[in-house]
Amino acid sequence: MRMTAQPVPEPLTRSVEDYLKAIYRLSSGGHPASTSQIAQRLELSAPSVSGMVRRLSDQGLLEHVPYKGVELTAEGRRIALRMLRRHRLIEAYLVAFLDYAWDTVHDEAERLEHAVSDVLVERMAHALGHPRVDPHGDPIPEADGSIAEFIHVPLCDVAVGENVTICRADSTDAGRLRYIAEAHLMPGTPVTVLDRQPYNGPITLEVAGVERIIGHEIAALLLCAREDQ
Amino acid sequence: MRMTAQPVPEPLTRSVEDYLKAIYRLSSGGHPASTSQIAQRLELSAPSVSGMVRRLSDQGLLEHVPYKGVELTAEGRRIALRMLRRHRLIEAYLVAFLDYAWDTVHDEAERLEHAVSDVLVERMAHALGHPRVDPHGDPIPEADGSIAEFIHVPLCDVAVGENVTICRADSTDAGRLRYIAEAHLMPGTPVTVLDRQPYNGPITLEVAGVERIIGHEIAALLLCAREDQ
DNA sequence: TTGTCAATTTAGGCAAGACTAATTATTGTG
DNA sequence: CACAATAATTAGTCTTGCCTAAATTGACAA
Repeated sequence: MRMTAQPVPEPLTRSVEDYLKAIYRLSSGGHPASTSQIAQRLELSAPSVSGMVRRLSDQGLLEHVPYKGVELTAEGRRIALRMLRRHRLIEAYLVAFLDYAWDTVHDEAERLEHAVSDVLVERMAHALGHPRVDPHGDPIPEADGSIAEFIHVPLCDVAVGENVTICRADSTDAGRLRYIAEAHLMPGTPVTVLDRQPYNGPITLEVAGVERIIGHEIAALLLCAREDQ
Repeated sequence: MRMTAQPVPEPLTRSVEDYLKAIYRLSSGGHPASTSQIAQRLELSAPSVSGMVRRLSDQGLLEHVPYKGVELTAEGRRIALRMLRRHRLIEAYLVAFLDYAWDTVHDEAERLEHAVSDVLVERMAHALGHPRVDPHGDPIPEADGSIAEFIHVPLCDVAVGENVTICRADSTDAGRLRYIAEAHLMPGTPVTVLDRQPYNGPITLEVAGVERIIGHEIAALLLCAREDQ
């Protein structure tokens, strides 16, 4: 007389964890994740994704509407958030204690997140003083599965004249992150938008009293909070 | 016009790393490792080991004489020592910085050793001040592949009346390690053998002024150095 | 020398997870 | 409405790494 999903805490493979994480991120915008989106993000072929989606669906970790897309079940989301917590805490730990730079932690965390135990993750969280965000400003899910939803505006959408604080750099690309750091645009930095050119044109900022011009692509990665809350 | 082994630094799987590590430890006593020994240590069936041995032999990581045993090649040994270095440094790091007890680090290290990068390992080594031994007293191979060979005597072989210092606890079993810790017989402890019963009988020690009796099995795990060098 | 037993290897299979090629749905457009 | 383009799925294969069952080898004792 079981209900829907069987409570089988089978050992998850690295692949399964990666799929769930990718689907969580892709479907966090409300829309279900498509096969090709998942394939692109994980750098796999579409048929590989189709196959895995069936297996995960059979295990009750996601719901699949053929030709439409996939969404995580509660159990799938729980696992995805656990991986996200691990990933972000590992990044924070490596930066804080092992001298990693914010543009190099991603790859290391990507491998470690599959290998650490819950005990180790919580020890790292404790050593860090239970931070709420990682070095890129991404919120760290709590151990209970809740996650803070900050309301941020991409810097490319901030009106001319507004004062905002950069809170988050939404990229895992080392080159872009290094560029952002060198431009002194890391999370925590207050900036004023002085000018915005149309058609995805450059944006002129005042950062720490200095004028600086950046492109639309980078500005879209910098998520900001308005000064006046 | 290549010589013997092709220099293929293919990505090693977790399994391969585990096999090489197991074979290194089994054959470190001079004798080649047998199929059944490897199978027992890795908790696999003998045919599985036969199959993997052939694959590793094809890759030039070990030499196999059918029905006789296996020995690592220079390349296989290099990889095994790299894994051993990782494992022992991770153990040392977890104990020193993340509040792990010496009886619980093994399993965590067993997973992490396959996931850490060389950079991370060296950062941990640096944070630890480049220790020569791990929390169990096992020597940590250097990054160049050399490993210290300490001359130790099992406590069960120490003559009555001798003063020795316990240097190493040769077990990965949490229960035994906890017992050893509770008996105050951790590495670094000086002890005097007061009595030895024959036929693998109990051994009476003086530890920090207190008399203590332990069994032969535990005494065999405690590797000691003689006081007089 | 031969028989027996244990250790080992071979034979044959299975599951996960990837791929390419071929097929089927969906969707947007004329 | 029909048709082409695109997206997704099915079909079939491959590799890794494990398994059990069956054959083989080696070693030791009678």
